[in-house]
Amino acid sequence: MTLTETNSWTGIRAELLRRIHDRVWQPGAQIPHEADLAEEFGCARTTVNRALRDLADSGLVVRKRRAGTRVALNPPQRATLTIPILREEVEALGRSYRHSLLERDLRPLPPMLHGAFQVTLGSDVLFLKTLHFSDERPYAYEERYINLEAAPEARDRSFEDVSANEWLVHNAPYSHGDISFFAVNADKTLSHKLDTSPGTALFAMERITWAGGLPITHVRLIFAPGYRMRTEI
Amino acid sequence: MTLTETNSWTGIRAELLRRIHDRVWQPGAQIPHEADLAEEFGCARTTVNRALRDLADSGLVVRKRRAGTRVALNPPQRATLTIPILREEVEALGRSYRHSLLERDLRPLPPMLHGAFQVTLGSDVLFLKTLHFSDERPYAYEERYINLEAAPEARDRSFEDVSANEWLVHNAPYSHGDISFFAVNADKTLSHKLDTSPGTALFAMERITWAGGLPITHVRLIFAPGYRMRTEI
DNA sequence: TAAGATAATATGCATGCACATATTAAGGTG
DNA sequence: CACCTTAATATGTGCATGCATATTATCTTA
Repeated sequence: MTLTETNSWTGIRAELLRRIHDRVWQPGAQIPHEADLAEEFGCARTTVNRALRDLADSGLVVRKRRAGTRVALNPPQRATLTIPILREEVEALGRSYRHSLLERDLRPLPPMLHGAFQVTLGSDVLFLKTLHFSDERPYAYEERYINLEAAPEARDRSFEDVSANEWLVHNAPYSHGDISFFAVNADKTLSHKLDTSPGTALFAMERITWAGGLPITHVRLIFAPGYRMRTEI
Repeated sequence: MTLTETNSWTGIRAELLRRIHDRVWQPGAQIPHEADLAEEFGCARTTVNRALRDLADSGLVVRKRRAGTRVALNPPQRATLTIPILREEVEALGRSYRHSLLERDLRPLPPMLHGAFQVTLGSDVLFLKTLHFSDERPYAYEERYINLEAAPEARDRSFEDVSANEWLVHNAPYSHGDISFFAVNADKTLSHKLDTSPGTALFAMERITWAGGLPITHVRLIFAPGYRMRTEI
């Protein structure tokens, strides 16, 4: 019956996937127990478990301890997107990368960030404006706040040679973060920086990262016109 | 030394994570072999393997067979984003959902999609325009092409009661797809549909899904102003 | 010395077993 | 009948072991 004779967990996963796609097991329906599947495929329960765990990770089945495994009713469309360092993103396209530091100073955290990005009251944060280039054409504009309590060495860095983007990835690893994506209209200064006309719709990303409970950095990236963030599912 | 005495794989993962974050193991450095770690933690190699595999999945370490495991040099910022059915996204916000089918007809595939979305030459595809509402305010505008060879039952569906979005998720499961996100300026008709002014920057998403080699649907979603797509890392 | 065969090694995976844990079903009691 | 206790059960996890596989190091050999 089964053509994929492989007893590997990937082979079993493939067969389970096929049954889900071909509606052998309807959405919402319960599928056989690990033990039964193990017997059917002639393998150990561990191996079936691995396959089912993987399907559960990707959201295709839902597992509950005593209740068993069932095909997900609304397979959530889950996409993993990789957000590389800008330099690598540009160079991966075969273009040359360069960045230019437009501004760098210490200042109090702006009130609009007080909620999401809580630093010690009264302490200054490092503020940076950077323009990233791809083949000498503007690629993205960045505004960043760095919490000096989380990354004190940043105070002595100029960020002219290595971008803050890259330096932080290597020197202030984060434990978790929030990212959001949205669209903005270019205002006059922004359109000038990104070499476009005012009003142009631009793709933007905002990100806050923490190390434990300590906020590290808040960054807003606005990409030049035509930018697309892609991924596969 | 170690405070997390747990021998669970998650406990071990936590300790490994701590060592990476605290720079006990520098980026690029090789970390001890599974066998050594197993001995140190007093557990089976399988358990260490599980922890390391998980770290490798999230991109924090790089593993190669004979070469060993090393801390990733450029921990790629990987984010998993969940793209729910629009109705569920709206209802999760405590709002009421409604959609309105603006247009529905059979037509040849437009030339600009011939490359990415290859259907049998000369055959028609189902084209739909839908407006999605949240609490009676426009939420997103959708343009969709459905390949009737992949989902023949779609020909007989009106998509007035259940949106194509939802119907396809339940009736034409896909195996893989491409997604991209970008920003567009509202034109006159779009701004009218989304109750905004022309030129407004809008967040947009384009998605193609396949079942095996057969394309199922191509959809372009344009969200009302202010939309943010969020995720955590 | 350079190229190719061979051995060594770290991770990858499968197995059989045991026990933990969450959840549901069944049973008992007032 | 409602409520609580207890048992049953499917998944979750850990362990010891063995073999598979990719990759690197080493040893031949021309």
